[in-house]
Amino acid sequence: MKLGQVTIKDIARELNVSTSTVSRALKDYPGISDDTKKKVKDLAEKLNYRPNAVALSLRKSKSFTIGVIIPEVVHFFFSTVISGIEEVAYANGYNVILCQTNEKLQRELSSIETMLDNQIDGLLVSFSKETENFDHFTRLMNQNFPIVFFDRVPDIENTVNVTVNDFNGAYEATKHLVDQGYKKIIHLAGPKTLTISKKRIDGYKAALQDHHLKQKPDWIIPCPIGTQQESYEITKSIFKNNKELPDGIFASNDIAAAGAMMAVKELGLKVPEDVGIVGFSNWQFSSMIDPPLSSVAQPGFEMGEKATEILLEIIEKKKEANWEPKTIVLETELLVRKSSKK
Amino acid sequence: MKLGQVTIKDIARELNVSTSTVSRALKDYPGISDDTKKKVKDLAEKLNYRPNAVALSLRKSKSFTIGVIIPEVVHFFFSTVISGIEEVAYANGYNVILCQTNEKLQRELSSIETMLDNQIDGLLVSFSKETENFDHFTRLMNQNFPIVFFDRVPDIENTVNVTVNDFNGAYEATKHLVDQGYKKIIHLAGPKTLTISKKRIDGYKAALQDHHLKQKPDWIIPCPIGTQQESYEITKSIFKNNKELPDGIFASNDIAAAGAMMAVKELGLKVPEDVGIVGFSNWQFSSMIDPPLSSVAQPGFEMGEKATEILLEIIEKKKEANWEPKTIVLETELLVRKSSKK
DNA sequence: TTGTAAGCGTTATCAA
DNA sequence: TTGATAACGCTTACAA
Repeated sequence: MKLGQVTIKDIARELNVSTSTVSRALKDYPGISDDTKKKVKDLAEKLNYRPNAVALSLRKSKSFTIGVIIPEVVHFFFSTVISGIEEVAYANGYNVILCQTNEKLQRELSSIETMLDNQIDGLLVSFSKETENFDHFTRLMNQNFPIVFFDRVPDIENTVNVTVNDFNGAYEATKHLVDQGYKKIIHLAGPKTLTISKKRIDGYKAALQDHHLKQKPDWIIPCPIGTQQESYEITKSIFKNNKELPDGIFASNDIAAAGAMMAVKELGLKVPEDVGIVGFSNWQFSSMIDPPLSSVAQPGFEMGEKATEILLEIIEKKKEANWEPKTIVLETELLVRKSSKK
Repeated sequence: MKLGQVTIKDIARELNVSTSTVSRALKDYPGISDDTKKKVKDLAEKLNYRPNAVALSLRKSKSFTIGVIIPEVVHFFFSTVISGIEEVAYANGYNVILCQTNEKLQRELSSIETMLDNQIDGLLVSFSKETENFDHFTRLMNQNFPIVFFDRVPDIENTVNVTVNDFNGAYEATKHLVDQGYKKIIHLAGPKTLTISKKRIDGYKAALQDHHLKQKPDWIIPCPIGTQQESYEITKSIFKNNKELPDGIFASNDIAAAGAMMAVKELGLKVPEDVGIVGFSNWQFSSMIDPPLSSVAQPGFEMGEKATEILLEIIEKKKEANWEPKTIVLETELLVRKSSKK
């Protein structure tokens, strides 16, 4: 685009000074007479001068832009995270360029390339479900390029991560079901490729173990796709093909929980009387469905904020210190609603 | 950032040719011997050369980046639109930089400034609820800067817009309630500043008129904030303070509808037996609440796609033809669910 | 077929 | 206190 934008040259010409003088005057550099400084600033104001950020990027090898790789914007949790990211980035004068992968590795790879071409200063990443190899990230990190992973963190060394305590969240959710008197609790799990899924499975298992409840391998059912439809069908088939009916469901996300609830109700069972259900992520709709769904709330906005704060810190201090790997773990909060109160 | 990126210079030096030769070879310009062309391309490949997009932007005064101004990412409808925008932009080699206004005019103004500083090639805008004056847009449009408005379109001349047929959507929703036998239908309206709110009000009125049903000015109740809580309270007070109880509610969005539903149920009335409810936008949760909410679906993804297609067209053809103002109107679809079936 | 040089808008270095 | 000049990475007349 061009807007016939006023440049430093225009000001210089008009005032019969050099561009360097203008540049210095605008920047309040020392060694410029108050007189010229004022003249320059006044004219800049009058002509509505705005520095060309692209020229600055080129000059400074710094773009004040960060890239965000996210699976899906329409995922409520992620859109909350984006909000947090945006907030902090904006407050610090950074732009956000966004790419969603739609859970495709190919898209992830090419998005990163494009963003790098655009000289982003750093990257916030929640990788796709297809991503099992992290070379494209380690390569960058080895070159000391700032990356912060959020929510979905890779199972490799030396990364900087912001995530939630998925283990605890799952543990608390399961324990809550146990406390309510449910005894045969199944788990609708997320895709195995994601650490968060594993952590939630572990939390679920640990809670059952600590409370001496029965565990069965086939009570942990993967829902790789993650649609409501999928968990609806899975739940139906579980309840139909089991002599021993489950009485509790802990789902690794609310969509799956909602699908399960629908299935259970259709089978003529009552929630929460016959079956208790707890989800994960506290989607917008969770409090509105019938019965309102208990869920493990994740602080999405806060996660976005935190991840961005750390990223900017790394970006701005990069020269001085090598940034150390670390993992920030945010706590979840179990929101108990009707779906799990026996 | 820098990654010790390979530049055209590095290749030139290594091959003992000039940078222009490299540039031309990479671009398949005519008049380069097949031999050098091959050498250059091979080395570029080997060194993993990637052109610096920032340098290109500066050189060409074109950034292959478009800006998106949106009220809120967490709004399901808008996140759908973003998805559509992203899809088309990405497919055409454009980046998307995103700013949400959180419905604040100030934020809208400063976001636009920042984006312009970054030399975006064009702008997709859905302005904030606070925006009542459009000078900041007209100023740009007068300079022939490409802007496409979506969903919330300004009430001024010579704009390019993509929106949905809000009038028809509202008309159909209301008509449907009438057809189902509801007779005293109120409307929970959106903020008056938005044209879409007015259009929905008009559609609602027209449907009542065409079917000879009673209209009362105080049956059109503004819900300016747009939270569930707000409409919950408003609905409660309406039902408490009216001798003549309404039996139908058409809400200008699903959140408001959900709040109203909650209020109605708490008052001991049955949905849909005593009160029929229809919302707008078909949020993710709408099919999951109890009873499932009828809603006017808006094609968000399609809107994003369309708006971006038009914007890119304007950007790329700008020199040749002056783009004419136009408004694309996408049709809505009424999804009838249980909440409105008497 | 290739090279030289100017320029996109800005700032840093050096000299005046 | 100010100005010339080079440089960031790339493209493109123009010259050779």
